[in-house]
Amino acid sequence: MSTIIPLRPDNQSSIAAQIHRRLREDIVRGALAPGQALSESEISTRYGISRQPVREAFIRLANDNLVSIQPQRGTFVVRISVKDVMDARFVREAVEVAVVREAARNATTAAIAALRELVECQRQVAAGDNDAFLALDEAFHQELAHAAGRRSAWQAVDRIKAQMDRVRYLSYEAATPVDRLIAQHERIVDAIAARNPDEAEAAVRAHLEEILESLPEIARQYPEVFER
Amino acid sequence: MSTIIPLRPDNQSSIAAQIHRRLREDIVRGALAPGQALSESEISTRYGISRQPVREAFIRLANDNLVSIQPQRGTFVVRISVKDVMDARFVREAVEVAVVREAARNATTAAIAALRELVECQRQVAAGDNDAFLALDEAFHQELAHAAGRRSAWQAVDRIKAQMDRVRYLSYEAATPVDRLIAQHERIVDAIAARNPDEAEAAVRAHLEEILESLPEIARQYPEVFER
DNA sequence: GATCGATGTCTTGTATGGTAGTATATTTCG
DNA sequence: CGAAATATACTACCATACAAGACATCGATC
Repeated sequence: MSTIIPLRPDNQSSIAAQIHRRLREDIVRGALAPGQALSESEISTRYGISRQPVREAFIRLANDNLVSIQPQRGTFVVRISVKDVMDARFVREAVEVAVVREAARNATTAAIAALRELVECQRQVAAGDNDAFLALDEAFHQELAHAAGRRSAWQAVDRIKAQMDRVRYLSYEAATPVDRLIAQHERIVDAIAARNPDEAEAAVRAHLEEILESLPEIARQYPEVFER
Repeated sequence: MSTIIPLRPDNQSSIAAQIHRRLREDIVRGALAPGQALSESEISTRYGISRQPVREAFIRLANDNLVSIQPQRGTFVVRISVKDVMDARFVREAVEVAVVREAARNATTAAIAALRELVECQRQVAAGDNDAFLALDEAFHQELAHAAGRRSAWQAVDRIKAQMDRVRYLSYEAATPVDRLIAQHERIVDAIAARNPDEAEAAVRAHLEEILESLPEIARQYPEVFER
């Protein structure tokens, strides 16, 4: 019934890395449902590769708390934990507040221009392409860390951010409207450009607060996707 | 010349998990020197196991940025990057400040008692056993997160904390004296017990600031251990 | 009919062989 | 003698085979 799905020929990165990226995307976007069992052998045959790279991809996914490997039993897409999402937001807020405060002090005019450019791009794709917007959103927050001279600090946030992204992908409707998010991004940039750390902090807190305002509603709407 | 070093019989966790823990410890403590090449086959023969579990351990170590896997070339213990350590401290400070502020508001009396107990233990081992103290230090900071109801938030910090710990293990002499650290711990607990978030924040910032005060000195002292 | 047990079939964990790529030492040629 | 070509000894990567635990199904026994 199912045919072999080929991986794009990519001699640059290993098969394990490619399958890892692929699975991670599928989990975050919800194509692989929480609670679903993943099988090394099933996925390996589906992509026409051996079990080994799949196994290595599982290990990395387990490190990011996206799957749970249960020895001799199976590997499962972890259900979303409301508490974990809120904790992820807590960590992200703490780090990102510190980041924008530094950015407000240290950001170069070039970095600020880059941020404005990203916001402008977000406006142009705002229409319907949610995937493109989320990619730009990711780029925006990464650029914030770059502007603060804390590029590597973003890596720590990026890991836990996946848990928040999963919620976002669950429901476009319940999420904050895109134009509203863009306005919040602009407020952050304005505060940085004005060299006002307090205002930048307030803007970030407001931004991150709103992102998860809809969490309880979504959790009620999709009970089988969440823990317990 | 070298004999086989057996792993402790531990049927609970897999060989891969055991060898991962072991190697991680050895790297953080400096038993495996930065820049040193690690070989799947060499380690596997040394511990009397196959290459497979070693390989999986390498993958997990690479995720924590403790080793660098270079395809078809080798796997190397990454040299310490001053910038990375400072960024790790930056992230840790941001998160831990947020944690103790919440702890000052929410911590139960039981949690506060547990914190005091840990500080007391630290006093008793303070004499000479540095390993024991560092374990208690780890437990203390973890308990802080627990007291704030953000246990899972500590995981994000724990990863990057390894980079800071490597520096600590480099030089006991250059590091802040243990009794001084204990006093700082006590100040944090006191602030939480007094339900004073601002004081708790100040105490944490002072604590983390001092930990890396000696970083430039150590970097000059051990140039081959650091990047570039 | 209920309960206990053997067994078949899943799963992940481990071992091992082969391959391709890289770095280095060696040889060969200009 | 110097430099390019080649042999060699590594490496990580992937595929494959086997082992061992977990679980469901079925059957025998009480």
